[in-house]
Order: sequence, then structure tokens, then C-alpha cells
Amino acid sequence: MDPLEPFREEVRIAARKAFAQMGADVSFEIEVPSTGIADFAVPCFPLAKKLRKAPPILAEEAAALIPPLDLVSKVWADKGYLNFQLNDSKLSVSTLEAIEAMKGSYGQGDLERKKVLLEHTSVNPTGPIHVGRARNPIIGDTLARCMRAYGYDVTTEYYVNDVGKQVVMLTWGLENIPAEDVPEVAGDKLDHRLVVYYQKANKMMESDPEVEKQVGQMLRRFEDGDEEVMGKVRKTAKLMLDGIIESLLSINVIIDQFTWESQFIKDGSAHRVVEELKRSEHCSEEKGACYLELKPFGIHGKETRFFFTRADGTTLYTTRDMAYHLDKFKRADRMINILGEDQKLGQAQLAIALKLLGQDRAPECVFYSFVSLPEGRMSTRKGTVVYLDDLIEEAEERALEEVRKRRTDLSEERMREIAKAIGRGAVRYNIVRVQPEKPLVFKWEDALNFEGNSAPFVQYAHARACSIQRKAGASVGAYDPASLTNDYELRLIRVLARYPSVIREAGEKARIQVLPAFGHELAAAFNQFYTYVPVLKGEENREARLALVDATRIVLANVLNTLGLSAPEEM
RNA sequence: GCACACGUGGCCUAGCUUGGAUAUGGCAGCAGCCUCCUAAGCUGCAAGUCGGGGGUUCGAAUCCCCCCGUGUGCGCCA
Repeated sequence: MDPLEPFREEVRIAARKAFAQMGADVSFEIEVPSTGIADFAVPCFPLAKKLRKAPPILAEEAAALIPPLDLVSKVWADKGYLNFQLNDSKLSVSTLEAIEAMKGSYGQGDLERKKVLLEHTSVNPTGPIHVGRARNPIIGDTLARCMRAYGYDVTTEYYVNDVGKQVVMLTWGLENIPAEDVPEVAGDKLDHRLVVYYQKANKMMESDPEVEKQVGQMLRRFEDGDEEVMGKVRKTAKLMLDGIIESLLSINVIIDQFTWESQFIKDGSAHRVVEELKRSEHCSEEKGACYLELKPFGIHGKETRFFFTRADGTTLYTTRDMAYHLDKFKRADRMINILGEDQKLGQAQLAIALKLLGQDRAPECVFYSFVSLPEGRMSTRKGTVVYLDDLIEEAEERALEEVRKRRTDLSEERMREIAKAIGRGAVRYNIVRVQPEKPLVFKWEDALNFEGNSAPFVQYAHARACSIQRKAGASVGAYDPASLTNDYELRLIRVLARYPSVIREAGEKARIQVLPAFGHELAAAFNQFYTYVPVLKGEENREARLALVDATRIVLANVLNTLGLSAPEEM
């Protein structure tokens, strides 16, 4: 239920009629002017060519042809635009009614419940998740929430890489490196305790040929399907994964299911992919290794061949990824992958190969740029990383300091709870507010920003609304939405009315960055209202204003929830 | 070398898909606002060659071409 829809429809019909009378039966856009000069605007520029008149004149003519409307209070022409101002009280009624009726599901669109499989995170289980990688689960989980808010049936999935050199090396390290050769680690989180073995094994590989030989042998046994080695590797991967899952949970990211890469070797599906690709006319081989020549498909670079087997006939990562995607196709209507920008070529190759396998579908990808540190890029191997766990801890500590500054009346436990909500929220918010494809340089002061365009700003507005309601006591009685007539009230209502459009854009077009922007706008509009319009202390309109506070609280909570942030009732 | 992405006030960022009205916010800076629903707030000021140059168009931050800078990729790795 979109409260703006009837208004948009009336504007559309009125403009179409007017244009028809002028002899221009053309299609046109209905915009929301960025300048805030009107509620809706129809640019008359497209008519100019057909009618051979200047747009400002056409806009004047059209404005004169539009009769008084039911939902629109004012129609006027300005600089080639046909502008519409909506009827305030009708808009208030439509908006507040929609919110009170739908509550937590306000924003939902009406679409059939399509099944969406959204793969995100999927980081190698060789170390704790660091803030560079953390962009992935935060984008993925937020998109999943936006799509659910819009009405999709979303399942999130983590593809666990338990195959290959990296995990084998980690496993070798755990078995062969004595504890005293590895730096001491604070805390008892397993991923942090284990990663030092991975780093040490990496260093030893570089300098010691014997180590390289041993790891190589282990890898060979693994590829030959040695049950013992495969079991061990899977076990270490699982240990690491549990640590990663715990970290994700701390930023409120919950993954619905896990698919293990080794599965596609065991069940033979990766092999079936190989057999089928071999039949392709684009397939050739070099010393027994099979590849597809992808130059005709627009792949550029030093190497345009796409290998899908080794010389010994074993499968490669990408081959298994194809088997994985064929499996995904059976399970969902829409597939979305959240991936680092380093995966772009791989995904292009995957899409072509899937086509050659006779598939007419391909996953939709959201690529994000890497997060770097001011001094350069992060690497688990080199140990130049900021771990997500450390960032969360620091964020919560800083938040706790801030809470202590402001509140002396709360119990220690309550303060910690609030600090958790704020710290974790700030981390998520500061990542989703920027477009995925923009490069991000990690700076502590940005990541822990608690003012202005930040999670606490939105959460604070929510806490203020709750506070008013707590003090008001009894629930809202009878009220007349039409009595909300001052600028602050009307501005706030106009923002509330836009929420369903924002969810549509975020959920359907995967443009999640519009949601934090909307949250900030809504919180700002409410803060102004809060500053200038007394609710409890004002004698007039108490009930209607309380209803507006309630509606705002509901929408702020929806925004926060959809961003994966908690909505504290006090701060 | 080739391909893809990014470049918007000191810093971060919206707008680019679908060209249109004075380019959106925030941080930092300056000046104000707490006897009044939590000042993580509010108000005002200052700050911009939209990387550079061409082109298309009545009109370009937005589309096209060239160039510059940054990032990423071009493994019988995952």
C-alpha cells in the first residue's frame, strides 16, 4: 500500500488529458523535483518537438487546461515544468492510515512471492573476517532485508570453499607447526587462534622446499579423493567457519544455508559439466588441459582462454562454480551474487560458459570495490588487516563512553546493551551508505562516526519518538489528520509517504544506499518537528501529533530493521 | 599492453541506469540555541573548474570519443 499512488495516478491522468487536448499524445515522466519546489512535476520538454513550441509556453497551456482536482491543491507552470502540489490533508490521511494499518510491513509492494537465492560473504575459511571482506556480508544482508521488505522470498547462502591449496595449507599448519612457533593470540575465538598457523605455514612455504613438498603431497591426496585428507580439511574449514559465523552474528548477519564446494566433486556434477563443455565447438585442449576460447565472446587481455580442467583431468574452482550455479538454477527464480570486484572476469566467464551449457539464465551480480587502509591494502597472509571483531569491539567501547557521558540514570547492563546497538549499527551504516562500487579507505573516525549521517542519528530519532510515547501514557485517541497543518508536520508526512517508493528502489533495483539516505532524511525531518512542535506540552492537536509521532516511530523502526540495525527505545 | 570500475567544496558522499528548474547531505571550520517532550539535536555562515579536453543536444555531473590519475583483473590459484 503506497500512500502516494492515488496522487500519482491523478496527476498522470490529468496531465495526459491536457496533453491530448493540446494534440500531443506522448509519453511523459512524473518526477519528484529535487529542489522541493513541488510534490510532483511533469517536464514539458518532450512535447516541444511535436508541437513546435517552447516548453515554458506548453507548460502554461497545459496548466490552464487542467480542471480543479480532488487530490491536488495547486497546479502551476514554471520554466517548462508542469508542477503539482498535493492536497495536504488528503495526503496526511492517506499516509497515516497506511502506516497504522500496515505497521511493520509498511513499505511492502504487491508482487508475487518470487524465490530469490542471494549468495554473499563466501570468504575462504582460512582466517577471521576482516573489514575489507566485511563489506560483502553487510551489503548482502542489507540487500536481502530490502528484498524481503519489498516482498521477495529470500534465502541467503554462503558457498564454503573447502577445496584447494589455501585450506590444505591451513590444515597442514595445524598438524605440523608446534604451538610455540606461532605468536600468542589473545582471547579464545577459534578463527583468531587458528589464523596464525595459516600465516606461519605461508611463510614456511616460501622459504622451505620441504614444506612445499609436504603441502603438495597433501593437496595431491586431497585431489585424488583421499577420504582421510578430505575429512581433515573439511574439519578445519568448519572450525574456521564457526568463528566467522560468530563474527557475522555480532553485526546481525544471519546466513540461512551453507553449501560446501567439495559436494560438487563428490556428487559428480562438476565432472558432468566437464563432459558437456568438452562437446562445445569452442573447446580445445593443451597438454590434456581443457579450455574454452572466449575471445569471440568479447573477453580481452593477455589470456583469453578459460581453463576448466587441469592436465590430469581434475576440476578447477570455476568448473565447480558452474556446477554450483546449475544447482542454484533449480532452486530459485532470481539469483544474486555479492562479489568483490576481483571476481568480475570470473563471473563474465561463468556467464558465457553457462550459456554454452544451454542455460539462458545468469546470476545478477553486485560488485563492490575493495576496502583499503590509508597505508595500503589488506592481506590476511601478510597480516596487514583490521579484523571485524576488533572493529566491533572498538565501536562498542566508544559507544559506551558516549552513553556514559549522557546517562547517569541507567544500570551498567542497560548501558552496555545500548552501546552494543549503537556501536554495531554504526559499523553497518557507515558501510552501506556508500555505493558498493566506490572504493573505500577504512578510517577509524569514519567507521565510528556517531553524528550527522550515521546510525545513531537515526536511532536517536527513534528513541526520542519512543520517549514521547512513554510519557504520553495512554494510546492515541480519536484525531483528525487534517489538523496537522504546520510546515514541520507536513514536511514530516511527505517524507513518511515516500518510504514504499524507497523500499521498491532498494529491493527491486538493488540500490541499497538509498535506504540509509532516507533514514537520515526522515530522522532530520523528525528532529525539526521535535524541536519546534510541542507534542505533550502543546495544548492543541495533542492526539493528532501523537499519531504522527507513532507513525514516525513505526517507519524509523522499519528503516532500522531493514538496515539490520536495532531500534533502541532509549539512548 | 588490453579490459572493467571509480574521480563531485579541505575530507566523505547523493544525483549518472531514464540528459532538464538554484548540484544532495554529512564531517571538519566559524557564529548562535539547553528554566521547555534526551543538545548523539536545532539554526545560520563560509566553502564547488562535478579529474581535463573535445563532441551530441534547445539543454550535459548525467550520453559518446580522447587523455590524465587511482583501483581491480588478464593462473592447468581459489
